Amino acid sequence: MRSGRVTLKDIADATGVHVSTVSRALSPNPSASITQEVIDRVSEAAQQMGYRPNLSAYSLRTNRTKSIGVLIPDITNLIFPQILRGIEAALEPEGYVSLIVNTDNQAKREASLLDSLIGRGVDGIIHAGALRDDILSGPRGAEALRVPLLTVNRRIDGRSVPAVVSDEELGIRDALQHLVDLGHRKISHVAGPQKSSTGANRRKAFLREARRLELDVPASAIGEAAQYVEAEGAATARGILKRNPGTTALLCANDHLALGALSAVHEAGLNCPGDISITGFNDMPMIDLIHPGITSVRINAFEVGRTAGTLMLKMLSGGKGVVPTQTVLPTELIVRGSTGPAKE
Amino acid sequence: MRSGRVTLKDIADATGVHVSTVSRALSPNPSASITQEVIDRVSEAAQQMGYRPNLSAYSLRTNRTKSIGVLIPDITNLIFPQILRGIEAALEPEGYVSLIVNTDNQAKREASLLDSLIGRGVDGIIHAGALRDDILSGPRGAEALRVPLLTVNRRIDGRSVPAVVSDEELGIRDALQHLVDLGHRKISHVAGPQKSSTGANRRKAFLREARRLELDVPASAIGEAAQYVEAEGAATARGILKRNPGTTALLCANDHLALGALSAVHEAGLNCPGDISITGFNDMPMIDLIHPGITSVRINAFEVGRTAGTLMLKMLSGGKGVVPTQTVLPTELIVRGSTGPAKE
DNA sequence: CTGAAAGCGCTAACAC
DNA sequence: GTGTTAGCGCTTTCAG
Repeated sequence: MRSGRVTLKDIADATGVHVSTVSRALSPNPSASITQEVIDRVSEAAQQMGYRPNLSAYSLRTNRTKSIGVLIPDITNLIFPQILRGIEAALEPEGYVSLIVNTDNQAKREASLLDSLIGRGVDGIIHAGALRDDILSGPRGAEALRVPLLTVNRRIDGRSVPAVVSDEELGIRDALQHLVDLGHRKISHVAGPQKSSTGANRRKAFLREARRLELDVPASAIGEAAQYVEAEGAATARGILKRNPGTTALLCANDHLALGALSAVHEAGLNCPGDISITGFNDMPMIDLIHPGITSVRINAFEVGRTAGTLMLKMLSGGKGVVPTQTVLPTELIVRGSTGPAKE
Repeated sequence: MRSGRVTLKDIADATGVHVSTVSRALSPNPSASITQEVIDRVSEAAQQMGYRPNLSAYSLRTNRTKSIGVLIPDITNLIFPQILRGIEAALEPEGYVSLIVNTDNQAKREASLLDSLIGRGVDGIIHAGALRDDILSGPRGAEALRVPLLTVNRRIDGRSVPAVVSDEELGIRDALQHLVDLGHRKISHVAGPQKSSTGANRRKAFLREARRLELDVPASAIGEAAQYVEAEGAATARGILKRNPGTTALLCANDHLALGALSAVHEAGLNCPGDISITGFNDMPMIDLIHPGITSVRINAFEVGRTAGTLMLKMLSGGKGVVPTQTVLPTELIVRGSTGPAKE
């Protein structure tokens, strides 16, 4: 009764059986042979006395903490809270909690946070802020972690780390096709940071689809934003428009970049969608409210997160069943006011 | 070397001293008398061997987990991620992590989450989703928790639980004064849920200031939204406008409600700010991008969070220094396009 | 100033 | 089927 907390011993005393018997009776897995009568009696006593297992003791003994480390770039980025809710939805019912940390996209910070998560004994790591050449990509990376690792939303180059992502090829194809259907031919791409798989894949998909559609895409029509932030989107779009006066559409690698592109368009005295059409990616919250409504590729962030959580649980449960290296969820084009017929 | 992890025993073996000596040497508090020479030797060995304390063992022994439970209504609400970053900024340097859970504003869920956090042995609770009559308000509430508790952003009625909040009176006063300065006299209030202190306080502040400014505020000019969501804001504003045709301004209890009010205004065929001026509260991310730009009361969410984190640390460190019951941070009115001169 | 020993609460062989 | 026992890694008396 030291701290008012009920322990197995208290229950043992109350029910007249041994501590280990109580432990077995309360174990979720009744594999150990034990009388149903004892199970019932012990469970009821535990219930009545308000027993709550001491997780520290459990962890010390089993080396499992029932916690998962979750790395994200920055929780104030609108897309991540949704992913987190998805992860939580999968983890919570199984009694797991997530330890969420923000890397701010800095490899150094990532390393130290990873260290501290491991120090806390997390059972697995879900990485939502991975870089293509992540510190975890090397040989002394994932294996050295000693715990299951998977990436979500982004992937690490090399395919050895399981990833749950959205179908970026599909999304870009839909967006580009939509623009072409509207009569656009001079389409430029505001690409995202190439050190992230999302930036690289969307760029690659854009080029591939453009070729398929026989569009003329000079090198000058591709601009690369260093970060997924509005200011970078604006600067990149500005450069593209200056170099390619005939441009009628800007396909942007994400919504933040699209917002930047929009202001660059306005800045140039142009009109969206009258002069220039713009598309984004992610369909993040509130993006629909911004005038004229940004056409965007919707990803199902919640579902991506939940899938990742479920997969992590599977990896944790060991053996049974193969873990897919890549899990790709569908995307959907949401058409809004920022895209319109190409100006003659 | 069971799991490849270095323990105190390993260091003891390597340095030729006893485990307990190693423990003392590595203790952050060198109160226990110990030779500097030993401290240095042990520390260096620990460093070289890559020692990481086993937190479970530490917790089992000390009953402290170096983790803080953080309750928020819903992490996808734009304002909370910022508060969380603030909390993290205070906690991380001290080696604490936060366990973040979403209550979805459901008392039942809150109770069960609280239970599970306590079960995990968190050292304290920061409550960002408190209700005025929170389950923690009763006598078997805060005390029964057995750990320090404080609320952030909202408060629990009764003043017994320390709270870190923004100066809502100041914010509402500034917003109302701003509208009056623009010539408005028929000003209505789209109030927030009254079961939250933010909803109640802002409403009270509105009424008080309106009286001070000698505005005529009939009961019909106050509408109450059941939740801080756009749809509720729209419905409430719609009702107000119908009941009070002469209204020229809507002071809303938060930005989500203001967005709803804006669409209600448009729906009614009116113009903002031409016919109706609108103000929000919180100045949440992206609110500046929505046409015509929402005038809003900015709260410093990050700083509110950081203050709460710092205060929690103080409560944890025990004794020294008094814990303020209320810590109130300033707000600032940000004027944008949604407010303009009153229509004659 | 440092070593010895106990014990936090739990699980998992191993006996019986 | 249940009791006995040992021990996870750490801190903290208590001796010396």
